[in-house]
Amino acid sequence: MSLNIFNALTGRKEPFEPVESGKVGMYVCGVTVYDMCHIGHARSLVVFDVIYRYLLDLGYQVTYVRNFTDVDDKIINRANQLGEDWKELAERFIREFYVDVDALGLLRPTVEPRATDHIPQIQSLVERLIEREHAYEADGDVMFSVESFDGYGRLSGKKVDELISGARVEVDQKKRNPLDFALWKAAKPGEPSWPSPWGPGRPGWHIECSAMSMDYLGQEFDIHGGGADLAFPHHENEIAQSQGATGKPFARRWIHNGFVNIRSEKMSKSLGNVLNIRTVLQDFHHEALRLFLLSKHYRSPLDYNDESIREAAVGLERLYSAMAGLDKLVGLQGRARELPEPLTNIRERFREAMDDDFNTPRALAVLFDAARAINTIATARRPPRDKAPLPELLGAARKDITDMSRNILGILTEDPRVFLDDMRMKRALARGLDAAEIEARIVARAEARSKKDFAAADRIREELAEKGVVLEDNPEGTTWTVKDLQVD
RNA sequence: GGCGGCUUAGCCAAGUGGUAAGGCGACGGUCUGCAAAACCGUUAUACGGCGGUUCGAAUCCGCCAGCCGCCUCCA
Repeated sequence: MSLNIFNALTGRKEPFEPVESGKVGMYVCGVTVYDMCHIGHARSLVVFDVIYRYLLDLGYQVTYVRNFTDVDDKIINRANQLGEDWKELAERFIREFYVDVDALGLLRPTVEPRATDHIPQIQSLVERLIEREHAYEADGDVMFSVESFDGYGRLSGKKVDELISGARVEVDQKKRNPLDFALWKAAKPGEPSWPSPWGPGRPGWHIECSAMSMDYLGQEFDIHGGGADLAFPHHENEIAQSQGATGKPFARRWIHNGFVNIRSEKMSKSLGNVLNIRTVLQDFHHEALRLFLLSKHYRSPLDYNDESIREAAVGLERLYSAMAGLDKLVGLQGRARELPEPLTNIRERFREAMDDDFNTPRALAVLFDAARAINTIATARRPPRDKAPLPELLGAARKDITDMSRNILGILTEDPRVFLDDMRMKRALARGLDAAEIEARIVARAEARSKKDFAAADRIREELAEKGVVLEDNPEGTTWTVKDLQVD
């Protein structure tokens, strides 16, 4: 099987064939830098990060472009509100963006262009559109004429006349048609501006993406992505501008990720339920967040609530703990010549899932199946020790699992032992517990147990349990874990 | 009003014609001094409802109901 991608332009899954064999050009609409990134941004960022990683895994030479919108109404308004220079504000939120993005473990795109660095490209695109009579000048603004472009509405499945009748946009006298949109906006006093043939002004929102994508990827490229809300009007307008200017098809396929809801409600400033990435990461490991975001297919809406993120955190720990178990098994020098089925063909099954429009829930199931198989061996090993598979077989399975999860999903990137220890220490710290003290109590309990004084031993265990410490007796001794405050 | 999408077990979630992945939880068992963890088993004769197509449908078609998104800035 090979990669199939759902194309919003056709509404179908289609076999993926790049414009240029072996190479992929992908443009994803980034953020407008006027505020902190929230969990909705996180979904888009992680989804396209995984798509990027998977394309790389398939061996494509990928040029991944993700822009910053660093001049726009929202930035200017926010800057005015705060009495901050708009440029400084944008720079500040770009820095904050990188804090979040790095915390999420995202790969850096090939290029991260900024709108303000592409004013000449934007202007020449606007000029071209005027020449081709797709755009007109009005009082220092330049508007795109929607009626001049035949295919308008194809991506979003809308018809121009239907849009007009249902239009809620305020009537702008400068527009010939209410659906026309600004390519270039004349500067009001005090606003950032660049000189242009139409007077000082700044780019409209949509044009920057056309200019930058074509600048780095050419007039026709493979994938254009973004959040579901961008399909209309943003992406629709991009298509109109780009095709209008070049006469070429522009992006061949469009990928839109679904929204994140918060406790079944749309996340919005007015509801006051906007959840920032760093807020979530205070309580949960970034891989737990990634796992959560990837636990549902990227096109469907995803509901964030205490239970759903908790489940992801528990699931991540299950995977890590199985991996720790696997490492122990490798050291066992087993002799069985066969692996259980879930530990075979991991790459094939994982890729088969990903090939089906990046079906990450299915890919995760491959990992969970493997985890169970590992635990089964680990549990069954005790008396018949030669039931454990040969170390080289286990080692190969280990590599398959980590290659897939680490390189493609960006989870299980840490050494399992280190991960589990860190997790335990973080939780102990959160509960104000001291490891040495706990271990002293464990020693005391061991003494009581050796004297068969189980009442005393159980008293110690209960006393620790009240503090959130869970003991596990096993043949090698007693280990302890701490219950997560979030999970508890 | 227009366009699009969704409805699978207690919960989350895969599954687009051949008889329901995976996770969380619950219950029973194994292990254990007892636990914990892990494992094993059980937990949807059934996929919103009603019809239709088909040898056969959660999967295709129609109607109905409920939910949601977009049509305005938004990931």
